[in-house]
Amino acid sequence: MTRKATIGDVAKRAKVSPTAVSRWLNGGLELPETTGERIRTAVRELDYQPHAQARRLSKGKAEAIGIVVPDISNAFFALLAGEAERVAVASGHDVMIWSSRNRIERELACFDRLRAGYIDGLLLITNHEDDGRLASRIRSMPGRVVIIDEDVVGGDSAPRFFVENETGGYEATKHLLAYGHRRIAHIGGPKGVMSAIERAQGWRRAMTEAGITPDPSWHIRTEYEVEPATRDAEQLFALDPPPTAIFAGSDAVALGVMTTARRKGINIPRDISLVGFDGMPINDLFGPPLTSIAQPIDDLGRLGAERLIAMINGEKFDGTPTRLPVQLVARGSVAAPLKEKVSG
Amino acid sequence: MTRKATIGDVAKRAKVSPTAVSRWLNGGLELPETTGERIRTAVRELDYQPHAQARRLSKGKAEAIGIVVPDISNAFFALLAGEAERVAVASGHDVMIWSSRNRIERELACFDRLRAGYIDGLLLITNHEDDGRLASRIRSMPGRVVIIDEDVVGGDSAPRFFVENETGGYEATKHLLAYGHRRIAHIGGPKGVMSAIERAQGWRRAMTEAGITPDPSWHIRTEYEVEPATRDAEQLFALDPPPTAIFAGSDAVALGVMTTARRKGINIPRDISLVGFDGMPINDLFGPPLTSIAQPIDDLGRLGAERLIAMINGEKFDGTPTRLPVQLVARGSVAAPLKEKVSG
DNA sequence: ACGCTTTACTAAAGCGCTTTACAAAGAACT
DNA sequence: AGTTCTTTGTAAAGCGCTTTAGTAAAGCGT
Repeated sequence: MTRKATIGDVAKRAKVSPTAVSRWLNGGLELPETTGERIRTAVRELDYQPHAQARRLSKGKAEAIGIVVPDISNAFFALLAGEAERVAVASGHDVMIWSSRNRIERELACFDRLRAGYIDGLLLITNHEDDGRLASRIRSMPGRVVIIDEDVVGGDSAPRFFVENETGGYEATKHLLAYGHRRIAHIGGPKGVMSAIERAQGWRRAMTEAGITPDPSWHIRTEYEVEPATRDAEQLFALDPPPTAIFAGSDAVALGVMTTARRKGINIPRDISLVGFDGMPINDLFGPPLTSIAQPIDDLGRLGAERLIAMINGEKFDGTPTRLPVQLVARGSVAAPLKEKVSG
Repeated sequence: MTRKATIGDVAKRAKVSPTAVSRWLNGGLELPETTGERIRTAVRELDYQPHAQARRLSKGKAEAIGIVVPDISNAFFALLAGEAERVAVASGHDVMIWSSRNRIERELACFDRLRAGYIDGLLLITNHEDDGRLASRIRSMPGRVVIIDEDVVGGDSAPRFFVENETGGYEATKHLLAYGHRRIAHIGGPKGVMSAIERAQGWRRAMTEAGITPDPSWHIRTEYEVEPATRDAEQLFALDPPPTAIFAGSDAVALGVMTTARRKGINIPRDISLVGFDGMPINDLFGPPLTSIAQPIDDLGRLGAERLIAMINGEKFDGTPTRLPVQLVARGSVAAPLKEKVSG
């Protein structure tokens, strides 16, 4: 196994000093064409590639950022991370994507990597309740963290980008009310998670305005994931009387509802109407296509990454959160409720 | 901005040498409890975290691997990468995930990072035709690259894990034939891509065995993506007579077909039957649920990552490819063809 | 012929860690 | 009492690069 060529090897071959090679390669030194050509040839012949760790150690910069998502195999996060990655790569940064699987230890490990200089900045997407450790890490790394899609209590030293969750919940519920639904349940995100709280508030406000007091059993808090939502849907279907419509706190939750409905032979939207939240492009292909509150996913990813990189480059920002608008995308999962059998 | 604590600061505070700190932290030195306690305290008080680049430079190892996928926002690759990541993280490696967007330059850039020592190994997923550059890089980095889900011509110095593509294509087509279809089209992957070639061979073999000579217009080569497939489906629907069934080379392609069908009011499976390839869990939720050839996605990701890490740790392997079995998962997108109107 | 500027570089330090080689002090053995 | 072994460390080199400070030589004006 031949040793990899170092800058010294190149220098020797080009008959100059390593300094010259380094400075010339990095554009900090003008050299006459003959010398430049010698270096160029040496680099090519030795197939020289600067050693990444050495370069980064020396420069004191990692030229990389990290993106933490709850689960990269969730399409929503994959889309978000994909857009952020595109922006970061375009500005010359390497990107590490980590799945936290909602374990706070895994998230904290990413902060360790930030402190270790392994990355210059962190784009954080988290959707579980923080016990305070996350907030404290965020405060301890000013100018290095951007939070997107969610808020973290006490994380207000970092820029945050998220959407009009309350409005989204309100619009989703209004949409269902407009079709004549009254018993509208909500399967939302976990306790202590800002987006979940706000979306539920929107739902509650729309219900109240319509003169309906939601039964406590109509509000279920769950993970924003498919699997747990299938069980929550079962629980709702078992109610007597069951709800005629469900506002799901995420498209993944809506998928869980659809799975259970299909399994039980419950037809959407004939037997029950469904509205999701996220607005994934793929919603169009489900049976039926899923009506949903669309988040500007690309904008979230792009703005977050841009802000992070600007901060890494020394720009200062305060922690004012940016709220992006949401939009109802009506597809095929909502219909008028079945006429109730008039009892007795 | 206070400077970050270095190993020297810890050493000073604990009244020992940096050597002692380093060796004690890394388990290479037994120390009496009193000294150990002093170091432990110093580390805690200074919130010390070893500098990643320095450590890696010094050790000559990156303790990280890279995963290259065509597009991380494609659910199939996200699943594959997610599983591989899980394995790599469990063995103490950092993971970088890159989207190549099928640009060979982006893939080559990942090889540069490998040569630069930024990562110790590369898990490569590529699904476009190689012009030879990929194969040459693979050869130049023996024991550092594992290829999964696909084959690369000339990449036979690296371990490869992929599936029984020919059998998959054959089974998919047999399934459609069994329902009585005769005009079965195939929208497959791009020219020069091994999996596409093999899946098409399976399709052709099943057709031939059934005594059918596929019309050239029934075979379309495309990207394994949704968007281009929508146009290919249009092309097939415009044929006279149109095919009564389509074998799609990937689930993404099948999604493209479904999109176009929905747009044109063509009902699946009544008007046309459809079989995909990949077996994504989400297929169950489409309208109709998509029949597909399931790949063992988790196994591909896991085996690939395990093999790569074993090689990084010095184990030797030859380039014998490993073929994993596929399985037809029948859902709801296949039915018997409509009775043909008898002309005249 | 002398100083001054420009060109074309180089020497050496330093980034923060690990590792190899070695040493002082005390314990145990002869 | 002298020797050896064990314990408890340390000094210094080195990983491969960048950067700061500086210099030798050539060109130029007078």
